[in-house]
Amino acid sequence: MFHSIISQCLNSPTVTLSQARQAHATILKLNLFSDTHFTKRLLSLYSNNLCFPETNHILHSLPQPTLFTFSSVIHSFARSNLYHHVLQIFSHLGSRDLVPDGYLLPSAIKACASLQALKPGRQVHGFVLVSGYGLDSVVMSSLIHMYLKCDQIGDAHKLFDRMPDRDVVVWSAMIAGYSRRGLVDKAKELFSEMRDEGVEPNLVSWNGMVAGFNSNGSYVEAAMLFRMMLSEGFLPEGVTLSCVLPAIGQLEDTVMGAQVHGYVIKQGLKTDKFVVNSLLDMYGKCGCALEMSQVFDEADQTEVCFLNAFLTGLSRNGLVDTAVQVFEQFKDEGMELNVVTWTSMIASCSQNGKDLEALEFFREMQADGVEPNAVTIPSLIPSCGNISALTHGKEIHCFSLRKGFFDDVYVGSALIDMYAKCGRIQLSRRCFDIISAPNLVSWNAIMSGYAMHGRAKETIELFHMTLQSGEKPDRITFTCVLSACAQNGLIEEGWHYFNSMSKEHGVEAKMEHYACMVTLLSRVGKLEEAYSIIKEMSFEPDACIWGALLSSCRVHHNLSLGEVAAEKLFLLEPNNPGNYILLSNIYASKSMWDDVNRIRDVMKSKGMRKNPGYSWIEVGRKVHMLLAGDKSHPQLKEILEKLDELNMKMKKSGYLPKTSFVLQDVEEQDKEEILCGHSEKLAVALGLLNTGPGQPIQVIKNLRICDDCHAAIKFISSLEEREIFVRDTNRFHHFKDGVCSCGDYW
DNA sequence: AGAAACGGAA
Repeated sequence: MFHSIISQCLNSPTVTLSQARQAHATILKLNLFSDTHFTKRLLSLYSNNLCFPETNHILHSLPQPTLFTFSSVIHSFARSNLYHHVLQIFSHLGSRDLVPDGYLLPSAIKACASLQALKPGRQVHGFVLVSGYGLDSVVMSSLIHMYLKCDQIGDAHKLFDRMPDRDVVVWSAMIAGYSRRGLVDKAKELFSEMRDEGVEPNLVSWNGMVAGFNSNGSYVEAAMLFRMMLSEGFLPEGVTLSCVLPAIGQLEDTVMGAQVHGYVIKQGLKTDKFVVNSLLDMYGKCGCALEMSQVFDEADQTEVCFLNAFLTGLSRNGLVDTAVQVFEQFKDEGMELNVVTWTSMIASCSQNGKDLEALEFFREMQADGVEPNAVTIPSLIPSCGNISALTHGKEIHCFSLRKGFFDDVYVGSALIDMYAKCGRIQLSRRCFDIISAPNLVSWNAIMSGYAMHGRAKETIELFHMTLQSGEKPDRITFTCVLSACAQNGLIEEGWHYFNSMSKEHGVEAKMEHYACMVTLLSRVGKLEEAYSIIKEMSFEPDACIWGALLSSCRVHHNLSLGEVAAEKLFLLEPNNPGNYILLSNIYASKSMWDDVNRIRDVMKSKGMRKNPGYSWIEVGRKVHMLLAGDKSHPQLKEILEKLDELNMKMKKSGYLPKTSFVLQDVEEQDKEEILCGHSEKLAVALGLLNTGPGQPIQVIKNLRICDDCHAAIKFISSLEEREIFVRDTNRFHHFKDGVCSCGDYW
């Protein structure tokens, strides 16, 4: 009686899972399990409902399961992408003395591919060979896909070579496999081989090629291939466009960009999310802010990824303020902003001198409940370095450790730079040492750190370690090495590395390298040699080059070359008062007062004032900006009193204020500044007032530190027994016990 | 079989 009830229940087309479970329990209770009709029916009910434990249990308890039973169960789970279960069931075949067939093998292989499970994949491959399906084309192409998914292109290719008839699908897969790994030459080879064998490439084959060139950085080739496929009559799909648009953006090919945009409209691809995003990105990179805004305005305004691309594009085009406005507007309208949106804003700020704003965005995003990720951190850290906000920098370092970003090379490299810019070169070095796989950026960061601290020996040592590590040095590497040489007057080494750049390392000398050499030679007084390098350059020297020559001419009182350099600078930077002041300093040193007055008159007629000097100092968690002559600081009275007191003490110890007649005369308007002192002195005084005895003081300045402040701070460091770090535009000055780490050579 | 938006160094 029970038998027929159970039978009725299980065979009903409307049987539910819970009914099946009840029937199962009854079968077990009545010991009816040997009835294969019931068990098979249960098995199919469980596997169709994807109940893995029950399915597995029944499979195990079947006395003599057939391959068909296994196949149907495996296909049920495979249909629902439950690949772990597929593999688990598949692995029991052997113990039941069953050999998989040409239908079951591809399912198992596909499961391995989807899970990127190489070990089981190889085991299944073994099964294939044993069971005699080694030349089955379906099985072979599944294996090829599996090896490609598992990043074993060599194994894939071995199979591919042995395949008897290869269809366009397997060709395309191999092409994409090579091109995704950047092996575009191999991809190209296969592409033409395929045609030779009479297999015509389809859209997918072309897409793979274009994508490969794009991700490989071969942008010209990517664009060329795109044109070729058009000329062969292919109608690119959205995917193709999102491969070629980034390349067009990199090439800043406005014309081609507009053509593709036209094609997008014609083909009705304006609803494709990827295409629209790539268009925004492309216009942003091409400097077409207007076109980009048009695309954005016409796009779905509720899509946050469009907003993200738009914001990045705006700030890339120097429109950071607009980006902030747009951001605020969408935020107020209740748009759901994600971590990309916030990170993008933080990066825009830190890359555009809005460092305090970057810190504020970081705080705000967390208050808004958006968790910073491993991309957010390295976008923010440069801001701490830029303003020497060591306390903030350390806090963010701790934050990133709490988040578990221990060995992220991006975070690590950003920290190296940040600590170096905050004057803590030892901490910087420690961050470098714990990176398990430093890349060129990490090496460059630590070299630049040592270079800005004037430590040429370590910089050069690290340069050789970079070479040993197998990284190929780039132009930044050489800028670090050469600037270290320049700061230390290492003529011989400087020439050596400069000459080796293109000869041994294939790095062409650019403006910044010539600038280092001009600085190096002219600082030590080899002004003519510096000038002849400038004349030998194959491109027009820029203001940095002439500026380096001019300031050395001032140091070495060389009037004739100084005038040459100044003439060039007046054309290149007509509104930079610094150049006029330097030239007038040279005239003054030669007592040529008529010329001094002439320069002053030119400056007056142009309405030029000296660039405002300002300095930053972090006191506790607050970053103060001090402007020369600015009376707004709440502690100004105390600061001036402190400076007065220091002045008295310093004079007793032998300090002579280095006032220059010229500067005072030129800047009659800036009496206040002279009264209040330079911003770096104000900042040092503020630091002394607000920190405990013996605490180090850290200041940064937007201009080069002046002779007088340099001399004064040396005295202050010994009188007050403080370590004082001053970072100017050029390098670090580490004052301790009355001496500076630069050895007065800067 | 194929795709993209945010990131680090001078």
